[in-house]
Amino acid sequence: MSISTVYAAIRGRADISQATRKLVMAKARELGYRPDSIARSLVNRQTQNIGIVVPDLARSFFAEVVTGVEQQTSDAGYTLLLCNTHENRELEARAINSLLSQRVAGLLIASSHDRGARKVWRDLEGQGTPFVLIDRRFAKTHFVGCDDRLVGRMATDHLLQQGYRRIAHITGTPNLPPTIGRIEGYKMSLERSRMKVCEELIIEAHFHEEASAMSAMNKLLSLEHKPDAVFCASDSIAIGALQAALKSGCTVPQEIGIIGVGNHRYGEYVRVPLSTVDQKQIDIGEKAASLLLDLIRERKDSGHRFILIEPELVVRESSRKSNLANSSLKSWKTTGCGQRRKLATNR
Amino acid sequence: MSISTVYAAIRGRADISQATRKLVMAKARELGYRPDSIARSLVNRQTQNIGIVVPDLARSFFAEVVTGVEQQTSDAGYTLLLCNTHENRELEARAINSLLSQRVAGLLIASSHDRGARKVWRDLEGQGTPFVLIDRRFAKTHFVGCDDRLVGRMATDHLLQQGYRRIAHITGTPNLPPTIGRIEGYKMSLERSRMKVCEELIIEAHFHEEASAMSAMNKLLSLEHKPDAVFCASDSIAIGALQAALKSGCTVPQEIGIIGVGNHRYGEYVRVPLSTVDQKQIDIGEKAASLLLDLIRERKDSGHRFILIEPELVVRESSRKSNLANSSLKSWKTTGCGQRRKLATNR
DNA sequence: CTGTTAGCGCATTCAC
DNA sequence: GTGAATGCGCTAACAG
Repeated sequence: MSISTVYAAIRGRADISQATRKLVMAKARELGYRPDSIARSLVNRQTQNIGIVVPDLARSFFAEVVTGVEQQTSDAGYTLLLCNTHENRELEARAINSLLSQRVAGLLIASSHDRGARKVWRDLEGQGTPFVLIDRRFAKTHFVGCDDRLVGRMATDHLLQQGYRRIAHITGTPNLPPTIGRIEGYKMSLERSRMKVCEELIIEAHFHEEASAMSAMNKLLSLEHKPDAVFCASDSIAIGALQAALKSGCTVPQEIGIIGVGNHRYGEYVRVPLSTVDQKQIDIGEKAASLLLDLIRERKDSGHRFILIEPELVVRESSRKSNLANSSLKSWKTTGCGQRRKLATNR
Repeated sequence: MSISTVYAAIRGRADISQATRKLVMAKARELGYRPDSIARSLVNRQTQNIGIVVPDLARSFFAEVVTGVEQQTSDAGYTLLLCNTHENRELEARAINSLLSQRVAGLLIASSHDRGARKVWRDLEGQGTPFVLIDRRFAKTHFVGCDDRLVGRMATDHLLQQGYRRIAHITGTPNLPPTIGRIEGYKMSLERSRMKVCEELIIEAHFHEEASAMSAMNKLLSLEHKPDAVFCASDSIAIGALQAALKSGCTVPQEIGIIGVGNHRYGEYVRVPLSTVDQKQIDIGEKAASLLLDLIRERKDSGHRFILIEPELVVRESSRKSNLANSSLKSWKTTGCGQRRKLATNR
């Protein structure tokens, strides 16, 4: 029997007789044969791998995004090649390069570049490997992520509706698109309510550093004219801020209202159950993966697709100043965390 | 100029003149040439990829292990191929198979098999690809993980030293090695103190399901002879137990002491700051990765290596019954969480 | 130092 | 239905 007959049988091609196929399969099993996907990829000029590049897998946000991605891609027969960039642009570039030279079928990237970056994505597009940016939005690329301006507006609107009147903002890591978007949303919300934006109430911190949030909060509390609420750009920041507020003797939510972003799994268990805006990270992962799979299959260039996931307000203790909370909330959907439940039951 | 000269220049072989090399490099850059690692792998019969198989990346424990692994492997020029098994043995087997047929240089596996499993690992060994099991320990394999019996002993000893006298245990997911090890440690500790082990005080839950822990705790609280402390097999479980205890009106740590395992990043921020046993997940990842890299390089078969990471007791409010806490703790090291700091400063 | 040759395991094409 | 031939991009071994 010739070599090509064997391969044909194994790949299940139609023009092979049942008899030969059975024979081949039996022999293959007996010999412990395993098709070599490397060799196959060399011929096909493409692997069944998808590269995913994130700043820090230890952050639950990205861990959950990756979980969502993995679910979709593994169902479609792809495996994930994972790179951690530690929020470092140079490592990011190296990772992308390495993934390209491994001939991944596509790329998912949560980039650490400043919002302005353009050339990187233009160049990458020239490489011909489809890619989708996630979480951190840039112009003229495929993108899946949360609508950060909306996040900022929802959080700030909520605090206003609760009756807070001097609302501060502790931002995320400077210059990142989500940070900028949330600041914009925060300002928009205030302006719509005809409140003035006060720059001294906007303080920088880092997304995943509770300590940075604590010192930001301490600065706010030492202000002559203290805020009565704080919109924090992440749950980590909110937890840091909460900690600092309590330590300095403030009551939450009475003297200071706090709301975060990300709906961290343990947000409801912290000292004061944390209000938050859920970004639906699992959804982000799933949608990003299926968009990428479409791009891989269809190779259509029908313009850049921008998929914005609707965030969802989750109100708990930390921002519940008024008891009117429930009635005044109708403008935003406020349900549980359906995404996690979905993930759990999916398998 | 011949093809092989070009390759030699690009790979930086010594026997190429500077002139040619420069020429080649210039041309390569101009043409946007990128070496094809697929083709290289086909010749070398091995990729620069390492497969990592985990039950659930959304659990911070595994996310942190993977982070530790990634750090080591990417420094050594390897990329991670990540598979999520959802604690499902069949998916695990498929993942391992797929990784082998991709010719990974090595495998890191946190297996969902019951403790008894043997054949799987014998068979895998026959494949010739080096692999290291992580977190979940099995006989006759390379292994890196926490010493779970020690974890159980440390937690239980600590509760005893605090003066708790009727100590319950909410276990992890049944039949998994860490679950079994921690139960054993718990029993050992009680026996050494000449307390009797009471089976009605041992209740099953799942590592990552707060809800399962809540109902376990409720069962314990409805016992005629209630426990005065609970050793929980994970921080998620501890948080669920804590929640249930508080809801039923118990005070923690006065009426019920609680300790978990895993030193979750937010454990210190929950309603009652959570005592825990740190498993050093980042260390586990790093050590496992470097052991695997050794195996890949040396291919020595000098017996199975068993690396047990020393857990570390972290005492916070939830188990601090006596004020003698600090003095009576000398038997176990109790410091901060150095591993996370290390990770942060590594880059 | 540089060029030639053979072959890694598979898929495709075209004979038979 | 089946078999033989060719090449994917690279490396290794050797010849010049």
